Amino acid sequence: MNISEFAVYAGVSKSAVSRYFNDGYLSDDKRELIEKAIAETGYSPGISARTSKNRVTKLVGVIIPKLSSESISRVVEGISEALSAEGYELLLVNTFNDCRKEISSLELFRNNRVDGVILLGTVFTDLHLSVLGKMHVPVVIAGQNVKGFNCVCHNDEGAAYALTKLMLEKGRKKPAMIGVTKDDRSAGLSRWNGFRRAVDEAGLDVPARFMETSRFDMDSGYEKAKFMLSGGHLPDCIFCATDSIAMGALLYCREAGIDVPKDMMIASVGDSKLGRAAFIPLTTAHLHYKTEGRDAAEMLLMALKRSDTVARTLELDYEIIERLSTETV
Amino acid sequence: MNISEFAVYAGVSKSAVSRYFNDGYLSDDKRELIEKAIAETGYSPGISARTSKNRVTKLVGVIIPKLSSESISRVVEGISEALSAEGYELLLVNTFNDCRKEISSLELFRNNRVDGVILLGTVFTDLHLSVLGKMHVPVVIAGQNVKGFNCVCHNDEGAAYALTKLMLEKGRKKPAMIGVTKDDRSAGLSRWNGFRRAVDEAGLDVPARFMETSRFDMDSGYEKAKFMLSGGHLPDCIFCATDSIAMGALLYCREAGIDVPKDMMIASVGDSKLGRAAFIPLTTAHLHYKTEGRDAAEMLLMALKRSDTVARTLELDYEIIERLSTETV
DNA sequence: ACATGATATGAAACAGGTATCACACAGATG
DNA sequence: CATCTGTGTGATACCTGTTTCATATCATGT
Repeated sequence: MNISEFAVYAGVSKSAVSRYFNDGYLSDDKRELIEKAIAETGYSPGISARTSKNRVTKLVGVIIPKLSSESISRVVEGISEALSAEGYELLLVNTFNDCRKEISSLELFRNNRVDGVILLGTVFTDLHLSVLGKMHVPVVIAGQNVKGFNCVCHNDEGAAYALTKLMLEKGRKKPAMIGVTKDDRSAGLSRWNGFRRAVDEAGLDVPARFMETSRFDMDSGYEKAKFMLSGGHLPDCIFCATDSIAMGALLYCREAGIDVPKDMMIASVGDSKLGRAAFIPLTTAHLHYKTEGRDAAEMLLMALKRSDTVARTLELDYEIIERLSTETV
Repeated sequence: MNISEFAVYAGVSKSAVSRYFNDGYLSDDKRELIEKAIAETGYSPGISARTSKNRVTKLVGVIIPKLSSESISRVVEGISEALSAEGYELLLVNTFNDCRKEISSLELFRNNRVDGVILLGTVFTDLHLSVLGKMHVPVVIAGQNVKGFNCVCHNDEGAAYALTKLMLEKGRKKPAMIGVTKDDRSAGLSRWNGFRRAVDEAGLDVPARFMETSRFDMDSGYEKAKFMLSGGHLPDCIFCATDSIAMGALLYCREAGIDVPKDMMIASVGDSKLGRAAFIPLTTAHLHYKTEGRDAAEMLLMALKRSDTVARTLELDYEIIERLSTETV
């Protein structure tokens, strides 16, 4: 049933029906007629046609690298919360860590389809920046700090610094790190930098074999730890870029009979359920993922309301949570 | 830039441009002209206008109770995979466990906006059934078996039965269960039934205080375990409806100095990362969540292609994974 | 009584696409 | 040669709402 048929059914004009749904001048008797007809037929206007005229979809595109990640789920949960409060829905695109899909989704969103985009990116190439620059709808980047664009990000460098320093202040002298690719500016580069700063300030030296680059999963963390810890000369503490990696390292230590925290302290960023429930609970930096999502959504909604196009960067602070994995025994 | 402006720019007719994007007859030189113009301008047709004529949105509405759940993430991951292979996008609605939002989302989807709906429901009231019956687009229910509708679900009863039986066959005589509300037919009712069947077959009796109803989170599982295990008379094994609940129970046992598995076996459904990496790895039933999502999406896509409206039910089998938490020492 | 402004109304234009239509033109067929 | 068939083409109608426009009504202030 379309608006014309419905208007005939209700005994009013097309215009009156449209005004009913769009808050125009409308007399009470017409309003009643329409309400009665809606109750009987269940009519509601199709969104697609409405959009073609007024260009508002009430849809926000959200691009994520994967869904099966605790941190990403929490970010999306936050986004969802803030958006639904304003009557927006969420068009989710999962790129499965495929950069090309990221680009093609942005291009899909560039024209119509959504009112705005939130991008949970990991790697930012020149192609990304070029496509982002050509967007016709507002974009907010979550989890990464990319100059010139709206961003909501964490103090990754600070968190890594604080965790490393925490272990060094407990007397550890041989720090190691298992990080992720530096192409990821936040989880990769920034956390390396934080680790490096703490180590440098303490005047310590880190041999190359005490710095491994892992993937994001637990299994990869396990492998890298195994590689690092199977030589003769061992570190006495490891900073891991993510909780999953730390869990892998922890599992290897259990297998290899290395006592955590006595012989090997472990700390990592993320505060996942996993790290909390582990057999040796992990010291971690809690990043406010849900808040990140909520703030990113709010920043986007503001950008939709405002007319200025000033790029804003919002940095969220972390919280250090000390647990058994760095306790002095 | 709209299709008319673009057509002028490219030096072809509006019709030619439309045909280019919709596989109509088109000569190679016109095709070239259009491709050249696209490369220069980045034009792509707006979806909203297209939709108003041919009523295809290439969008599937996905309604979920929450996002911060490993199992749900995996289901959505599967949905996302299958849909994107067919060029569909995913419109995600998070209901935050609010039934009314579930209903209102269904109503939102009833008319236009999406081509089909996948509902990850928990509780099904009469109102649900009534609204579902009035949908004008195909619907698939994932994770629950609701008669008369397309469903993809698990053998919850069987999984619960198998896990309970496994513990009883190892000589346990005092089984307990921490379940969830029976309003949830799958995770609730069916798993209670499976537990009950195994217990009945073994000719055992379960006192009322050995049956607790928990929420879905770890903290609630912890509380219920504490309540159940703080009396004098203890069970010797607990079947938990979900891994999170089991983790809570496990954490309480550690605190209370109860030896798992020697004095207390624990088993649960879900096969989460948490249960795998726990200090006492959990025996669990692996449910194929990702497959569930993929199959639900495929069932929906079939329903979109087919013209029949026969309701189909697809049940996925489980796999028992034995770990330390039920080992005989 | 009359200008004023807020409220109310249906016809028609508009949005940005797609589908239909009438027609042109080539090569194949009888 | 006439006819058919597949291909290619632009004009135009159409889809389903929203918005504008011209106009009507009514209570107020002066």
